[in-house]
Amino acid sequence: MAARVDEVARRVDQLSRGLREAGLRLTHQRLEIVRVIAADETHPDVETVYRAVRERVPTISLDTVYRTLATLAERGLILRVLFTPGPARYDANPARHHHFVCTHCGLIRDVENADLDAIRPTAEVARIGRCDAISVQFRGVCAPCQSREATTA
Amino acid sequence: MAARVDEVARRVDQLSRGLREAGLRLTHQRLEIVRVIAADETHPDVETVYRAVRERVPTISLDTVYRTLATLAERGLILRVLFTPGPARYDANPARHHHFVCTHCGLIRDVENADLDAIRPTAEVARIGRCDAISVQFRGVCAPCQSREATTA
DNA sequence: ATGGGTGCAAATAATTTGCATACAA
DNA sequence: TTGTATGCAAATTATTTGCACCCAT
Repeated sequence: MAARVDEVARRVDQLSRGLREAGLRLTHQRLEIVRVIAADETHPDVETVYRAVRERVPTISLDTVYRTLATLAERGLILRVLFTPGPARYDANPARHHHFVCTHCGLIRDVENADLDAIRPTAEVARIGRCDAISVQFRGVCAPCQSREATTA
Repeated sequence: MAARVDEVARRVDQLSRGLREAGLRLTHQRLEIVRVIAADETHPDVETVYRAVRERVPTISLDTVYRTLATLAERGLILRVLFTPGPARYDANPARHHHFVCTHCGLIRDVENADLDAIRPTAEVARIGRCDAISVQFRGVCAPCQSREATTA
């Protein structure tokens, strides 16, 4: 468990530093938002982050959360993912990785795999333009949803 | 060019048949929407399809386009893609394929590649759940946008 | 003929923006 | 102190829904 705690601390650090280095202010609100997003592995949407942050900063407004997450995403400090209909969700995992998306419940899980990381732009892609990031998306139904389906059906 | 025309005709056919086989009606409006989406390779959004269809069916309403595209996507006849912020876009290419997304102009181009098609769910993915589709996303800047950048800068 | 599909309008969801105030640097 | 960030509210964008009428099967 300590590893996870350390990892979260490292992310908080990295995001805070990223803001500072961009000449932006590390406000009370931003620090708490960073803490939430760094600790949440479920790829939360803005509303979810908002609710979590409000427990520590009850007066924070929803649009501050919108703006802060947008700011972090613009600097490439976090990733805005649009895998499912509905609100955009954010990923604070800075390492190169891929995703599993459950089309039933909306679960998004990071997938780490060296072979996938080794994928290079194809000749066709090189012709289209410059490639800055490559990621693989696995769509399907997560195990819990499969059990639920079986029971209902 | 004939090949392209044939391909579009085949897609129109396939989508029309798909609707029929699902027990749905092939209305005048639906047929025209299908014709537009089958011929458009730019992954258009609802608004774009609406404008194109209106040239042939001036009285069509925007929400009929919303509903028809949603219906086609539900049956898996077309693909709803959410790569960029803003409106959802649709892909009528039924073959397994991947995407290049330009982060500047929003261009989405299909990428075909047998090696990428050969990717299998990793052990980690198999543990998470059942995988129905795998696709690779290349993000970057398309050649035209690169030139534009160079000129402006 | 009849039930699904359409058009219209209103509702909802997601996100962005303008502006006065507050606070980090 | 000096602007940048915040909170509030209103505006915008994207999408969905309710309902009466129409038409493909």
